[in-house]
Amino acid sequence: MPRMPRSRAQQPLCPAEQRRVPPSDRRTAIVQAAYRLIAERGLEGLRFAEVAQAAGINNGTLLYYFASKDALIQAVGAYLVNGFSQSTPPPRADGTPLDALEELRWEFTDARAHLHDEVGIVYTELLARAQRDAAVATLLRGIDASWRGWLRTLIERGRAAGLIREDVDVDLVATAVMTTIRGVGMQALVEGDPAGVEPVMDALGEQILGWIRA
Amino acid sequence: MPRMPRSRAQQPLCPAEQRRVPPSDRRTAIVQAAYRLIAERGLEGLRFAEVAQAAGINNGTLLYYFASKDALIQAVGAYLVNGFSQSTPPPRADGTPLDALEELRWEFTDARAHLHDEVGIVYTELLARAQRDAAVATLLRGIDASWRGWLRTLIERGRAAGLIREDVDVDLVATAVMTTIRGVGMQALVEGDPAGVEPVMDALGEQILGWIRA
Amino acid sequence: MPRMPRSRAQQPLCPAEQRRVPPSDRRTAIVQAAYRLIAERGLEGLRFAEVAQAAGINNGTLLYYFASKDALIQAVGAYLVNGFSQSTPPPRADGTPLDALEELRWEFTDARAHLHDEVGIVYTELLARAQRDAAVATLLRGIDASWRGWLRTLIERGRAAGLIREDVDVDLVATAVMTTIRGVGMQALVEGDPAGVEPVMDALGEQILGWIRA
Amino acid sequence: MPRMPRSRAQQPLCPAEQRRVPPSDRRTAIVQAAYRLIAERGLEGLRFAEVAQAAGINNGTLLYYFASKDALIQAVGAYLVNGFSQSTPPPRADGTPLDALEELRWEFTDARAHLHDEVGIVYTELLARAQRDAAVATLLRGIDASWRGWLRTLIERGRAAGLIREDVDVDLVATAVMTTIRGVGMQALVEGDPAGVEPVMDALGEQILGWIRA
DNA sequence: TATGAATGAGAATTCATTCAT
DNA sequence: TATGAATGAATTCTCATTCAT
Repeated sequence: MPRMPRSRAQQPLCPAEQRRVPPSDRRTAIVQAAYRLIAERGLEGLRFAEVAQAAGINNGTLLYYFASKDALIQAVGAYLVNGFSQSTPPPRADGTPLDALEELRWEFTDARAHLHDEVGIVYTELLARAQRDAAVATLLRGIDASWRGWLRTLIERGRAAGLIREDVDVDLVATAVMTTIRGVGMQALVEGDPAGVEPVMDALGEQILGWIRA
Repeated sequence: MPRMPRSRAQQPLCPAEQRRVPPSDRRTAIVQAAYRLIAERGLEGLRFAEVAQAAGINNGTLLYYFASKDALIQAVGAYLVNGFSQSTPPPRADGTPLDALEELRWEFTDARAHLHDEVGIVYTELLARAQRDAAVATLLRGIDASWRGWLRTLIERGRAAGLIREDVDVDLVATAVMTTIRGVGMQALVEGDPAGVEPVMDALGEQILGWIRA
Repeated sequence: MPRMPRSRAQQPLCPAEQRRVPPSDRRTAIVQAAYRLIAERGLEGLRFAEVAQAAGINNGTLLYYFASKDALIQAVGAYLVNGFSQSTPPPRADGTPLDALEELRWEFTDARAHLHDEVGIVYTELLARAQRDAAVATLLRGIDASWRGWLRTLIERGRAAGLIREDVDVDLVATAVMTTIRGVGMQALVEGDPAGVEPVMDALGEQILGWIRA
Repeated sequence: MPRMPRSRAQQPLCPAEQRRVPPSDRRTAIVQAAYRLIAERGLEGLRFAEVAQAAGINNGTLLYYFASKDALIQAVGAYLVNGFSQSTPPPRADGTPLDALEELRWEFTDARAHLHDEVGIVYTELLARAQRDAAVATLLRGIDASWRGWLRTLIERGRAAGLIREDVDVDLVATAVMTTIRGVGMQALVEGDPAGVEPVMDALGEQILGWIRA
């Protein structure tokens, strides 16, 4: 389960301020409200009226921004996509940038940190829906593709730098990384205990690093 | 995503036969119909009337067997649990039983075979629901616990036989196996292409075996 | 609100005994169960299945005894009628029978005692239904007529004995007595406190006696 | 059975006008429609769809105004309460106001007039329901309390004016009046003939006046 | 842009009743 | 006489969506 959106303002808007909010932020506020409600009640339990209320707006106004429930859900999907854009790892203590292997390790570290937030839940909801909603499926595949692209870049960089073995199948390894991270996220949801699976994330991360290290 | 229920008779019952159907089979037939419909339309799209129709019975009769939609869903969960009971691996060509490592490898092989059926979808639906339905969560944790128990047995047997290193953390490895298999299953759902991820299942399986081998 | 049925055995029948119960008693048991349930949940909340369960029998068996819900309700009405048959007042201490005025006073005393049981509730339920169910209306008018007949007898006896004024309108007085007793019963239901209205029963009873006394 | 609501516009709204109807009137129209239907079919026979139709609105719109059937019924209860607010007696021919005894007599006269309308039926329905619906019970007790309050005022005024005996128990008499009026109303429902019981109302009213007159 | 009243198709659920045994 | 599985019409309630303002 990959990285998550950094959730910003989560308060329902005070009516007084509403008029000032520029339309794009209003949209964002709605999507965030929907995101939270999906995490709480699931896609099945998502109610248009509740989203409106949580966003501090009116039933009809919500429809003004999102023409249908599906449109709203897809916007939440897109919001999730944005949230998955690479958060850059912090540099080393001495200020020099991380090498490819270190960045790869950071992928796991970062993912481990996100075991504790709601992304996993929302992602699972969307994944379930993607099985029968092509638009959502496309969104999730977009996340998948760009994540894989990023991992390939890393691996190839490491190979060029002689840190990673020449004979590894780049695509296979990239998928293995994603698969592993997702599996741990899923396991956290099953067990209902993110902290419990953190060691598994570490151990499997190291396994993969050991596998590809030159 | 683990092993799946062997689905039996799937035909709607011919009205003529209905009276003869013993109650327990009637229940099973309903649950199977629901299982298929969940795979097809998701939990959200599951309609009581459709389940009834698919089971060849009446709307009210369905309610006679399952007092509510929730009760039906939980029954489907329980049915899934049954389906996950260990399918025993085939013996070696020469008739001698598999050793622990071979059985562990068979776990991955078996899981790979199940990438192509609907369990993953249904499991994901139930996992999503488990986040807010304690009964379903309990069911899934039951699957988890018994699968983990089985894996621990295997690992300990391998250790006793000197096939597996003494210093591995049994629980950690067991969880790693589950996590990996689940991750691959999830990846298959994301990509919508089970065949594409089979090599990942193999590669990660071998990684884990290499990790613990004495 | 007039006199009430002396409720007999109220236990659901133990299955072991069921076979022995003669049909008429079985019917009575069902009616009593229904009576209690009406007092508890009202006619609107009366469920066929619950009556069956309370009577210790099966859904279908109930239908065997009472062909429909309406039939059952009418049976309860008839049971109420029976319950309203005159309970004879106790004789005086010296063994001599009561005179007409004393018996009339006893009507009020007896009614006051019944403020505390469920008759009022059940009667009100049936009265409400009688507005649109001719069969029930007929039953209640039957109660009414026989009660009025009894009161007329009393009054005329009193008149013959010189205890009651010659110029009273027998029918008017009889109706006044019934009306007063019913009004107090209704008031008890409104206030939800039978004890609170007992003095009103006494006071109004004495008023009426004073009115007709020779 | 006390005074009744003066029923206003009873026509289903013509669709053309609908938009113009101010919300509060729309609510009133719905409640009145429900009131009429309760009188006609009873609480048990009250159908949401029929109320909507009678009010000239849509099934869903009804739910928009009243979140549930219970809420609607309680609104009808409240409407009944309003209807019971004192209708002021007409002054004497010479224009001087009535004295307390005359007003008390007017209570009975007024009640007698209302024997012919539907209040009794609706009130009985609500009374039956009040036995298991606390909200309705509270409503009815509210009617009771304010009616009793009004009667006490009358009686005390009469006492102060020397028209009523000093030694009467104000509360007892007030309750006796209510009880008597209710009893006659109930008797009218039992007999299905309001005109038949009018003399009883008169006779009992005079009895009570004679009882308390100074 | 924003509102909120109004809509209506559709859902789960209830429950009296039927019927084969 | 008794059972209980099966029925299906009826009913309440949900909720996305429309629309006049």
